[in-house]
Amino acid sequence: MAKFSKSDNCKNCLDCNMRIPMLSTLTQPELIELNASRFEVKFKVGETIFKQGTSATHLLILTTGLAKLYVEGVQDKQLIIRIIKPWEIIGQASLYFDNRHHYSIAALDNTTACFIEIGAFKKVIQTNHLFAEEFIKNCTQKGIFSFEKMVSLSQKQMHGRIADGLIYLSGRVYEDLNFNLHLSRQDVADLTGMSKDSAIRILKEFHNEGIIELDGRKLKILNFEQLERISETG
Amino acid sequence: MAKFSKSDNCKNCLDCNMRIPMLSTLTQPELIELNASRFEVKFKVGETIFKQGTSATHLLILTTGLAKLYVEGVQDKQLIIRIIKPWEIIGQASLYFDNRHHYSIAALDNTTACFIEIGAFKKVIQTNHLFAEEFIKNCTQKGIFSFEKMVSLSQKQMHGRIADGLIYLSGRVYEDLNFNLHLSRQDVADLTGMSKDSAIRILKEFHNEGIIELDGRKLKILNFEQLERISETG
DNA sequence: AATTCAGATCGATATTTATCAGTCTTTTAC
DNA sequence: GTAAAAGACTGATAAATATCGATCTGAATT
Repeated sequence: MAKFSKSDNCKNCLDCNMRIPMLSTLTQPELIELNASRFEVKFKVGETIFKQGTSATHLLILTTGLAKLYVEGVQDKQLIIRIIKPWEIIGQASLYFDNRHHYSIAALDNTTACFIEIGAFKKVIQTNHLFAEEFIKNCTQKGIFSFEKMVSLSQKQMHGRIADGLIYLSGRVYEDLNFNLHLSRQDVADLTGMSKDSAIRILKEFHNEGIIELDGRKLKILNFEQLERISETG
Repeated sequence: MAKFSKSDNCKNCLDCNMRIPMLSTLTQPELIELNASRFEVKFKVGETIFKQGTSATHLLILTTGLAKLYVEGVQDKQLIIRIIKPWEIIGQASLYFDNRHHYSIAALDNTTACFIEIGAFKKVIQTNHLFAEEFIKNCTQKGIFSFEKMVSLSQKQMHGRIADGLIYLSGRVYEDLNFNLHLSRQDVADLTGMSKDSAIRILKEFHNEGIIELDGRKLKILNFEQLERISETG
């Protein structure tokens, strides 16, 4: 199975070095130290990788699969902040704060996750300023992404929000106009801040208008420009 | 005038040291270097301190007054992310990204702002890891705040959002249950993601129900617990 | 004191969105 | 191979929210 062998490739942090931009600033000894604290766990579709409110002891890097990062809102509703792909470093939010997870991560696929002990990570931040700067860059980019998301969620109507969601999935997650969605309809709703029924309705509308082609979870964006127009006009 | 003399106190960064937790990690030479690049500008109520989209060359610290930090959304609507008080460091978002401002800041009061050159700031991040860590802490806390805000904006109804806004203003901005609001009704709407008319309506309801006392911009929270209840139930 | 103007306010109405109650599919379980 | 369960879908209705038009207020100006 392809995914398994891919995971096999990542036996230690010295390999990851090549794949994760942030780690490329690290020296050999630093990588060895990070590696000493790491371990890998496999998760099946739907399993919770970590849960909001529990104590944060490790950072997380997916090596295979996809996951959703979400916060638990009012009345058991989930708000999906973003989709996690392999080689992103996850869990920074709690690093210097209260050592609690402020969001949950759940596998959308069979995934392999590599855990790195927080202390080891902090140590490298202290000793390697290039790494610290990369880390800061990463945080600030997420901040800007948050602003865009807030505008989308609070100022756009459902069509605009679904358009934003589709643009995000195709541009940032799958990097293709044609992909096999890992999200359920409920997940799409949780990503765009609306009810499941509404999400289904808008997706169907887009399908009927020829903007997308949607069959189950097979999704093809036929008219990206129009999606962008819909996103802009709200 | 009290505000003027307060500003007078901040003739250089060696004083600020005492007031801004993040700067307390800096050594004397580092403070002197930061100070060399700094300058101060006064703004009147309503003036834009910096504008989304322009190039970011300086960080900003208010020494007197209040300001709103907002992003420009669809159809000229503003989304107020937070209210800026003296001694917070503002503008990190652009530090390591594209050197553009991703939000605007406008004075809600007559304010004095101190500008620090970005290069000088980056240099201290590189040389002082305690400072870098404080900086990261600051960024991650803002990230967590963003999550809460997204949940409020996307999952709560108007009553819950207004409650959140009032809790925020009283707890984080004015640190009092009784204060003189600097925000217009439109600003309150922009903070809570609704139309001005709706914001007015809910505020009036809260007033009629004895949860708050509102007369023009004089605002007193009479029943904080109930606001919290309303916030939780959405 | 009269005029102007911006903000605040409010009721009526229109629009957007959620909810509900079914039906229909597809997958899973035995 | 059939039953059960989960997810997807749909139309009708209800609830939440925005919009519009009009009035009202108080401060600033003449």
